Amino acid sequence: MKKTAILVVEDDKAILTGLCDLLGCEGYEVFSAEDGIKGLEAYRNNRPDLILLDIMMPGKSGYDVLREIRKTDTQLPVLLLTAKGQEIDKVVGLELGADDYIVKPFGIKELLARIKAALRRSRPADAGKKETHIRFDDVVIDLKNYTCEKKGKKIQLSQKEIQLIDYLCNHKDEVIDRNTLLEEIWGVRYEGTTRTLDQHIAQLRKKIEDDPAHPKHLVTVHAVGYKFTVSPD
Amino acid sequence: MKKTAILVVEDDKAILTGLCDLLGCEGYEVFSAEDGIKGLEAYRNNRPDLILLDIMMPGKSGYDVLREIRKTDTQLPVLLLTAKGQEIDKVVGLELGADDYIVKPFGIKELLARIKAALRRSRPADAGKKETHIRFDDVVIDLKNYTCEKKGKKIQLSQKEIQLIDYLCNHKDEVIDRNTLLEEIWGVRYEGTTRTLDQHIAQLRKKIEDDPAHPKHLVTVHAVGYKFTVSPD
DNA sequence: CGGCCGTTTTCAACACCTTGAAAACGGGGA
DNA sequence: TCCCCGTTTTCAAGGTGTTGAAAACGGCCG
Repeated sequence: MKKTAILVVEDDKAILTGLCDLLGCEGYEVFSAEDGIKGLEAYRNNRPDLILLDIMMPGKSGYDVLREIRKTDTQLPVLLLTAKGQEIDKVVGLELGADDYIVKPFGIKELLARIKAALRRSRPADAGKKETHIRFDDVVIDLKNYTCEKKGKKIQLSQKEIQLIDYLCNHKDEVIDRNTLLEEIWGVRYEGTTRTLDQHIAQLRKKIEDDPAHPKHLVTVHAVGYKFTVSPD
Repeated sequence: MKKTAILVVEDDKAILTGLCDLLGCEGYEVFSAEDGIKGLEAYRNNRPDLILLDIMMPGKSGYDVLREIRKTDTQLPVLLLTAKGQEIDKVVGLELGADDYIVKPFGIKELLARIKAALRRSRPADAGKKETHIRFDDVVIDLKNYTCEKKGKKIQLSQKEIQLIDYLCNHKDEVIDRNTLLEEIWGVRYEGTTRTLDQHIAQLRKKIEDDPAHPKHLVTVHAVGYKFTVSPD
C-alpha cells in the first residue's frame, strides 16, 4: 500500500527535522520545506496527502501558501502551526480553509491525533476503492466489521487477525517469510518472537479452515513462512 | 436543477465574505446579510433553502431571527454559528428549532458536511425521507422526540444518547472507531477521555438492549470501537 | 434544594497478545 | 527405511491494554 505523504513547511530547522523524523518513524512519507516558496514548490512536485504549515515564516507566510493551494485544491487537509501567544487569526484561517490548527509547543500525541483525524475526514471522499470483503469457499471475511462468516456463523476477528489475513490475501499465492510478516504487521521495530506470529496463524486457521490441522488456505511453507492460497494443492 | 440557495447572516464582514466565496465555489447560490434585520428581509425576499445564522449580532440576535422565521416556517434548515467559548444556549436553540450548531472556528469540510447533512434532512419530499424513527426488535426510537419505546414502555433518551444511536444506526454494521465517534458527536476539538463514550454506550445499552451485559445491537469491537447491528451474531 | 445530564475517576473484569515448554512434524542424510 | 535436527504447532500461563460498571462531581434548571 502506498504510504501517506505529508509535507512539512517550517522555517525553524530544529522543529522541521524533529517533525520529519517523528512522522517518518510513524510510517508516513515525509517531504519538507523551509519556507513558503519552497513549500509551494514541494507541494506541486510531490502532491502530499496532508500539509503541516507554519504560519510565521519569512518571505511567504503560511497564509499565503494556503491561499495559493486553495486556488486549485479545496480538499487537501492543511493543519496550521502557530507559536503560543501568537494569536492565530482564526478568521483568516477559516476564510482560507484550514482544517485545523495546532499551537506550539504541542505534544507528539496531540499532533499525531490531529493528523490522523484530518486524514480520516479527508478519506471518505475517495474511499470505496478498497476491497472490504474477502471470499473463498464458504468463508466471507468482512475487513471493515472485523468479522468473518463461515457456514452462516459469524465469528469475531481481532485486530491482528484482520491485519494478517488482509495482508496475506493481498499477496495471494505468494510465500511471505516470517520476518516480512512481522515487519508488515507488527512494525519495523518489533522485537518479538516468531511464536507470536505462529499463534495468530493458528487462531486464524481455527476460525476459517474446515480442518485447522490440515489447512487448505493458510499454508505453512517449511523453513520460510506462510502463504495464502485459494486453490487446493 | 435549480441551485440550492443559502442565506448567510453574519456581522463580521471577513467571515461573511469568506463564507460566501466558499459556498459560491461549492455551487450554491448565496445571499448574504450583515445583521438580523437585513437577514430577515433577505429571507423573505429570497426564500433560501438553508440559513447560516450567527448568534451574536448587534441589534437583532440570531435567536430573534430564528424565532421570527419559525413563526411561519418550521421546516427550513437553520444552522447557528457561535464563537468558541461563547456558551451556546442549547435549550433556547432547540426550542426555536435550530438544526445544528457550528462553533467557530470550524473547518471548511465540517461546515460543508453539516450543510449537506441539514439539506439532506430537509428533503424528505424528493429524496428518501429522513428517518425520524429507528426500529429493531421490539424497540422504536423516536429521534425527534428523544424517546424510545421498548416492550411498550417509553423511555427518555438524552441528547447525547440520541446523537450516538442516530450516528451508529446510520452506519449500521460498520465498526466506528472511538476517535471518529468522539469527533462526530462531541466535536473535532473535544478533549475528553474515552471513558465518557463508554459511559454513554452503557446507558444506551441499558435502555435498548434486552440483556445489557450481552448486547446484541451495540457491539463492542475490541481495540477499535463500536458498531450497531440488527442481525444476530 | 432535588433531579437530570454529562463528565470524570476508580477499580475490576475481560480480551487479546505474548511467551515458554514440550510435543509433533518435515526434510535430508546415512 | 530410519534417525536426527531444526522447524512448527499446541497448550497453558502470564502480562498488558481495553472495556465495563459503579460512584461521585459539577452544572443547569425547575
